[in-house]
Amino acid sequence: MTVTKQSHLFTKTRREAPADETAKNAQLLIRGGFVHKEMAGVYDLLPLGVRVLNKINGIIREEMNAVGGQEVHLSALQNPETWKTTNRWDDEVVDNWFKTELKAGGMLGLGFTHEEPLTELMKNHISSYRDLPRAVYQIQTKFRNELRAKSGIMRGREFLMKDMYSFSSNEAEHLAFYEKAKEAYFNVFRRVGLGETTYLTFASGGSFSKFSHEFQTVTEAGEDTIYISKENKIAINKEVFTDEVKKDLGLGDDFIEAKAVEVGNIFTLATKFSDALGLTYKDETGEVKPVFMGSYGIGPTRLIGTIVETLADDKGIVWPKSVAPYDVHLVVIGSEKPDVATHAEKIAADLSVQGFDVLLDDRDARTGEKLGDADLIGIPMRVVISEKTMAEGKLEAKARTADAASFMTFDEVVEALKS
RNA sequence: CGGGCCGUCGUAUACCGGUAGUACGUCUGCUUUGGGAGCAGAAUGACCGAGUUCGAUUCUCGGCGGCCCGACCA
Repeated sequence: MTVTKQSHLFTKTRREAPADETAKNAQLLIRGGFVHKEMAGVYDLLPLGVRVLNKINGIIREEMNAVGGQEVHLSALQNPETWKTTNRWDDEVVDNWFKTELKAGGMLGLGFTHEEPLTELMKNHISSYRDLPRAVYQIQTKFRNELRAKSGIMRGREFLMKDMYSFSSNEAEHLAFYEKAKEAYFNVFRRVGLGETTYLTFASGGSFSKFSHEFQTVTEAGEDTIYISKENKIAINKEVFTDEVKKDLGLGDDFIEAKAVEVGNIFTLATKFSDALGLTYKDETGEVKPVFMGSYGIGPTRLIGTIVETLADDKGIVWPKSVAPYDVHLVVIGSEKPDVATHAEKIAADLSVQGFDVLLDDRDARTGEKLGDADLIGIPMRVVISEKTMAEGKLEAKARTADAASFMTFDEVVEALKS
C-alpha cells in the first residue's frame, strides 16, 4: 500500500476553526485539511477528504454490487424536455433546480436526482420480462438550489449522492429486491461505523406506498426528529408520528425522541416514472406492462459529515478503520536526526509491505504540534518513532481512542492493525 | 422565502470623519525538539458601489456575502 509523507502533503492543519463555520463537522474537516469551503453549501474535497470519500464509496459499491447493482455515471446536465414529461421542470413544482442557459439557445438543468433520465435511458434496454429485474446505480454530483445551506457539509448545494434505481416486473419482484436493498443499506451504515446509531425510520411514502424508509443517524446536528421505539430498534419520523402509524407498525407507546440526520432513503416509485415516460415490457403472454420501480439514495459526503459529528471527541476527528484516510499515522519525533528519520522510513516501508496505508509525519515540527495534528486528523492508530522508542527497540503505539500509548514490537503493531 | 445577527490581515479584536494598531496564527533565518518553544525579521486587512464631506474604514442608502432560527428538504 502507500506511504504519504506529511511534509509532502500540500494541505496544512489549522489551529483555529474558521469563524464562519459553527458546524462541528465542517470545523474539524477544515482544520484537519479534509475539505475547503468554497462558499456557503459548497465544499471542495482535499487529498485527505478524497481518501475518506473513496473508502466510503468503495464500501457502497461493494454493497450495491452485492445486490446486483450495475454502476453507471449519468450526466449532471439535464434536458428540460425529459423533465417536462413528468411535470418536474417547472419551478412552481420543483423549487430547487439550478437552471442555466445554453449559448446555442434553450435551457439546461443541473440534476438534483435522476429518475427521469435513467428511466428514459432504460427504455433502450428493457423490453421483455426477461430483461427484469435490474438495478442501476451511480455515485454522482447532485445540485440542489437550497434556500438555506447549513450544517457544514451535511446539507450543501452541491453534494455527492449514490442513487440506485430498481426496475422490476411487478410489485412482488420489486419488494423482494427492496428488502435486499434495505439489508445492503444496513451493511453500509454498519461498515462505515454508524451501525449503532442508525435507525430504520418510517417516513411518508409518497403516492404509491404507505411508507418510505429512511436511515436516520442520531446526532444533535441532524435536521430531523425521529421517535425510536424501545421495543425493536426502529423509528418513526416526526412527520408521520401518529397513533394510526404506531398502530400500523404494531408499536406501543414507548419511544425516545431524538434528533437525527437522514443518511439514506429508500422508497417505492411503483410505475410513476415508467408510466409517464413509457418504460414498459412484455410479459410472458405478450401483454405490455409498465416497469415497477424503486429508488435508493445515500449521500457519501453527508456520511463523512455524519461520521465526524457522531464519533469526534474534543481533540478531533475519530475515523473508523473502514473509512480512515490511512491505516496508521507514523509520527516521527526527532525527525531532524538522520538515524531516526531513516528508521522511520524503514518502518513506514515495512508497514506498507504489510498492506497498510501510512501517513508519515516527517515534518520538522514540535512534538505537541505533531501529536495534536494526529489527534485532529483522527487516523485510528498512531505509532510514534523517536530516539526513545529506538532505544527500547520497539514502537510506541496508541489507538486514537485509547488513553495511553504502549510499547510494541513491529509484529505486535501489525497484529493490532489487523484486528 | 419570512425573521434575526453580522461583514476591519487567516483568527480574535482595537481605534478613528484625517488611509489602521495589537495578539495569536502564517512566512524566512538561527537556536530548539516527547503535547503547539525562544530570538530576530517579514508578509497579509477596511466586501462592493453610490451618496454626504475638503476628506469615508468610520455617517447614509443600495447591492453582495456569511452565520443562526423558522419554512423547505422528491
